[in-house]
Amino acid sequence: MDGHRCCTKQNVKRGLWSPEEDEKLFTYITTYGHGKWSSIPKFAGLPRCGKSCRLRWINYLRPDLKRGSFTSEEKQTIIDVHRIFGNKWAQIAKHLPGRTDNEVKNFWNSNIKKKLISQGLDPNTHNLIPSHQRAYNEVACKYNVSPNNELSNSVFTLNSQITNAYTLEMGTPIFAVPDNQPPLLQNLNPVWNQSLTDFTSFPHVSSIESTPNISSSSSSSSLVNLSGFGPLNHENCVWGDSTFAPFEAPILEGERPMRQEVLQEKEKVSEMGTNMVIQNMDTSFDSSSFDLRFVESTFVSDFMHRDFISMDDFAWN
DNA sequence: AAGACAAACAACCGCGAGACG
DNA sequence: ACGTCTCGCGGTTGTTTGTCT
Repeated sequence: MDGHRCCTKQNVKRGLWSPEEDEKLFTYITTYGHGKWSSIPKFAGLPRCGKSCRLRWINYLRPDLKRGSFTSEEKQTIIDVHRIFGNKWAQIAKHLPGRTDNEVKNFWNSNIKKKLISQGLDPNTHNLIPSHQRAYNEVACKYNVSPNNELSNSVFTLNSQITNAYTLEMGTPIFAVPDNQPPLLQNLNPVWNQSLTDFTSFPHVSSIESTPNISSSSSSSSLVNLSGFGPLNHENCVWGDSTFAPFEAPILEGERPMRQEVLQEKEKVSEMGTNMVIQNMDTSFDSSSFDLRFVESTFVSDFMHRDFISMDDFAWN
């Protein structure tokens, strides 16, 4: 590899940069531009390899860099974009003017990642990690969140139940969290509240049989985790029937402008290929039992988007 | 004050993609 | 078509700084 060839030269210095080296590099690049990085050490009189010069410039010397700690808005942006792109630090950094991919990556690893983990969220998938899912499900079970105890393995079942119940009640919350709810459930309230709000936008519930895009293997026995709550099963206090709703989100009158933004973001993701989205999904469930088109078109919906945001808000706050 | 430990930051390494001859 | 060069990216490691005991 090239970068290593130049770095293996005897006279190439490594390690931290001195102020003198910084000044040389800064002066040269601001005067002549960087051109070919490999030729910069020679012309700037630096005992470094071009690769090292490039890195130093990009990560430290660039005049447009913003120094200092990340703002809460930047933190939220990182989380939101990371949810879409995963560990694509360069992509994430593009959404943060003045920040480098290296900076974002370091901040993620030293700060955000730990925070998500401490909140019980998988930093890769932004979903609840299994041990916390179990804890959550036990709490939900204890407080009788379910209207019935029929077997269900899909979180969409949960959604459809909520949707039906919500429709029937015409706006009345489908369940009231008791005043003496434990901290865990209290913490989750924002998520549920957001989700419940979203469900009202999708009153139509269809069964799995009417969904040709779903592969045959994605039956009721498939474990689906899309809301961040993870797979629900009998053992973990499950409820509902075996149907779920692949929402065909209707465009409602007077809908929030955000939908347009989400669609644009969705298009962006599609343009980059569905791979990244699928890749993220893969970590939370077995993609082999899914129609990938369905995954893209349905899972990355407005409803899901906002649901995920809520989950991250929960994690962050 | 000094050592241990953790967190934050800086830099390096290996790889892949694209440009070019 | 192929090989080489260059650049950019993500993962990892090393170093510095801060905090605690």
